[in-house]
Amino acid sequence: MSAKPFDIPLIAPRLLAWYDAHARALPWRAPPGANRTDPYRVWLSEVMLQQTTVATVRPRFEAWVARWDSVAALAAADEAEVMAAWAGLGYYARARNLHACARAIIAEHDGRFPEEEAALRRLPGLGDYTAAAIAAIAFGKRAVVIDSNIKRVAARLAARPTGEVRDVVDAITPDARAGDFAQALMDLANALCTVRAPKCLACPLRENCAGFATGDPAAFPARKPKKERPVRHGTLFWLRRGDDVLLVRRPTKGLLGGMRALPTGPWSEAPPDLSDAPAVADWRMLDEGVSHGFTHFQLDLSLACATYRGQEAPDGEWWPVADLARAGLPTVFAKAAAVFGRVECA
DNA sequence: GAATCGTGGAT
DNA sequence: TATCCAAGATT
Repeated sequence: MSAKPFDIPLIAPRLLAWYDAHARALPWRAPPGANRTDPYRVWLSEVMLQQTTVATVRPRFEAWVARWDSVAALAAADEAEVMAAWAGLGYYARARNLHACARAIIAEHDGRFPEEEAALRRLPGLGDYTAAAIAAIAFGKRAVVIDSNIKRVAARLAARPTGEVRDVVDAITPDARAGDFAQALMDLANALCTVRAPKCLACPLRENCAGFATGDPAAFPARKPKKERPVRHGTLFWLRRGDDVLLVRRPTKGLLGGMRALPTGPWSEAPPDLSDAPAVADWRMLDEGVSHGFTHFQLDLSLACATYRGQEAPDGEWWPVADLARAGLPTVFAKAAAVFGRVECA
C-alpha cells in the first residue's frame, strides 16, 4: 500500500529516521547518546534563537555559557552586565526577561526549571513556542511546538493556505521523542522545506505532502502583505572629555530599552538639530551620518561632536573610548562610534 | 489583532 | 540595492 498525501501515521517515523541521519550538530543539543539535555542550555538557546539565526546565535551561546554556566550563576549576575552581554543580538527585552526568569527560578522554583509546559509558560520571556519547546526538548514531554518553521512545514503537509495549523501539528506529533520531532521539523525546514525553492526531491515527507501534490508547495502558506517602513531622523552627540566619551542609559521601556547608548535627541520626521545636546559645548556637525534599519522604521542619524569643558557633570557616565567594545552598545551606536574612530572632531 | 521590538545573512 | 525573514514575546 503506497503512501497518500498527508498520511498522518507515517509522518513522525519517517521524519525521525531522517533526523537520526541528518540532525545538525549544535552546541545546545545533547551529544549523541545523552538522554537528557541541560534545561539551562535549552532555555538559553531557545530565547537567543527567537527571531535570530542559528549562525548568529552559535558563537554568542558559546560565549554566554562560558561566562554563566547555570541558571544560578545568571541569577546572581548584575542586570547591567546581562544587558551588556546581549548587545548586538537585538530584541533587548529578551535579555531583561532572561535575567528576570533566572531570578524567578531561583526564588520561586527552588532553583530548578519547572517541567510542565503550563508552568514554563508563566515565566518571563517564555511564550507558547518557547514553553512547549523546553518542555519537549529538555524534559521529554509531549508538547505541540509551533514556530514559523514548523508552521510552514505543516501548512505545506496539509496544503493549508493560512498558518492556522495547530491541529495539524498536534495530529502529527508523536508521544515519544516529541523534542526530537520538533527539532527535526525545524532542521527539515532549514535544510529542505525552505521559504523559497523548497528541495522537495530530497524530502523524506514528499510522498506525505499534500502541498507537494499540488505542484506548487511554495504557495503554502500565503505570504503576508509587506508594511511601510518610514524614515526617522535624529542627532547623535559624541561628547569627549580627555580619553572618555559620554554614555547614557536608555529608558527601560521602548526601543533599545535599558541599553547603554550614545546620547541622541528624539527620533522623528523633523530635521535634525542641536537642540537636545547633553551639554553646552562647541558642537560641530559632521558631514557623514549613520543610517540604520530597525524592524519598523529606518533611522538616519546626523552626527555632532564636541569637547566638554564645563564644570558640572552632565547626566550619564564617562567611558574610556579605548574600551567602548566593553560598554555593550547596540549596533546603531557601535556604528556611530566607528565613524568617530575614523573622523577627526577638531 | 495589530504594533512594537534588532540584527545580519540570503537572494 | 531592496526586500525578506529567522527556534517570538509582549502590550
